[in-house]
Amino acid sequence: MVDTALELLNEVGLEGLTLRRIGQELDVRAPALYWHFKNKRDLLDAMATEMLRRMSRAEEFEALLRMTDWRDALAGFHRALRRALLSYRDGAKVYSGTRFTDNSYAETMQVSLRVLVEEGFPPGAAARAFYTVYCYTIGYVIEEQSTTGHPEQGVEGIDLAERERRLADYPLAVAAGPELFGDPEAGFEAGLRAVIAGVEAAVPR
Amino acid sequence: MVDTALELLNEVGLEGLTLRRIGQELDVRAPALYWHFKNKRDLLDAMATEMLRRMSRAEEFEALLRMTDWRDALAGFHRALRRALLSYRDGAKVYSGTRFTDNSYAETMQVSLRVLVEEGFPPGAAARAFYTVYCYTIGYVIEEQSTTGHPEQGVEGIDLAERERRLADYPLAVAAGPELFGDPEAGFEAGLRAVIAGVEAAVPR
DNA sequence: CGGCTTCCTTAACGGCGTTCAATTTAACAA
DNA sequence: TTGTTAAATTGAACGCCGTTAAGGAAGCCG
Repeated sequence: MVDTALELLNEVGLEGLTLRRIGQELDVRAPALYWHFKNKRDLLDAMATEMLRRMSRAEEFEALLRMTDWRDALAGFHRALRRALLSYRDGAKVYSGTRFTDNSYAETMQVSLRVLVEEGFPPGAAARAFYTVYCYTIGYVIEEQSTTGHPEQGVEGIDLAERERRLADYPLAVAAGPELFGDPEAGFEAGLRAVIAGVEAAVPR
Repeated sequence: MVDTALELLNEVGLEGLTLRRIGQELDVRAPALYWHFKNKRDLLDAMATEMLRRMSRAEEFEALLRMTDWRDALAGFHRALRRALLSYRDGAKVYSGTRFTDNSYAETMQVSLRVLVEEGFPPGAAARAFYTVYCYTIGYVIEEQSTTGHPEQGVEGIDLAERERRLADYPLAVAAGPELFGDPEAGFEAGLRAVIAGVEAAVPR
């Protein structure tokens, strides 16, 4: 049922994800869903939890556990997180700011922090470093998904040429356009490298 | 009217911010709002635009313009952004992923990027550096606001002691608790320092 | 068989964003 | 003062939303 909801999310987006529509997909009336979930908030939380669970089951993620360099592991984790969020329409919006419905996230957190601690981070510093990259990733993907339009639903992407005309008085803002809206993958990587370099400099010795 | 909506946001939160409720505050029926806004999405976009506009009018922000060190200016900008978002209930959720309704944001962007460029950043690198810190800040405040409960509306904050009991099998996750949920201000500052140090290391020479 | 649990149904409630035609209000010209 | 016009608002309605309540069907246990 969470699976169905996640599948449906990709078709209709967060706005279109109603209990009646989910029920329809399951050949069931909307109130039946209340047997399984306290309310819609609960279902969304379960969806977020499942997103992370799936990410941590992917081979892409398993490979991280065998990495010995904490920088690679940290970068790999957040690449995987971004991929996971991007794989659902409005994925970052659904994921961010929800509360996990069980403790499965703690296992993921534990193995991610372990690499840092094994490489000399004090536990608190490891948590801080991890969380800093985590926030960057969440913020990045939220913005990324909100600038990529969904034309079939009337949401346009960003037109760089039109933007340039409109912001002609602000040349630096214009120059930022291609950098920010050009190649999202490259942009994420550039920021990710910087943030990880930053948390390295901040680790207490 | 945007002012009223922003004020109301603090009373009732994003969930409670309905057109009928806004109309009530303005002594007007809900459909009247459609004379001024195409739809609710439009109003929310205008609210986000206004949040940024207010931030860039504050003296706190004016002071940034006279800073000569780009690190101070960048840090100051994002401290101001966080303060601005925190000053509204669900501020980060309302702000993030919306599209500005006019070009007033470009002025703010322009002056923020100028400091970087004057200190030797190529325009593209300046944009990247700025955006990286920006994403961190957005992500941080979204998480911050979603973990601080609103008890009068039935949303509990995080109980660290209960969390510790629940996650007893994951000691590193437990150890992360106080670091992540303890002092949000200090946590933001620590991450901010790290991210800015990181973008400094990434600037092409 | 009868009772218990599990899962689902139908019906309904109040509230939501939005539309539309009709109407009031305000401003200005003759 | 009146008539004209544009700006702003209204009431009524529509379809859809999340959610509640009461009850029914299917399977299992004594």
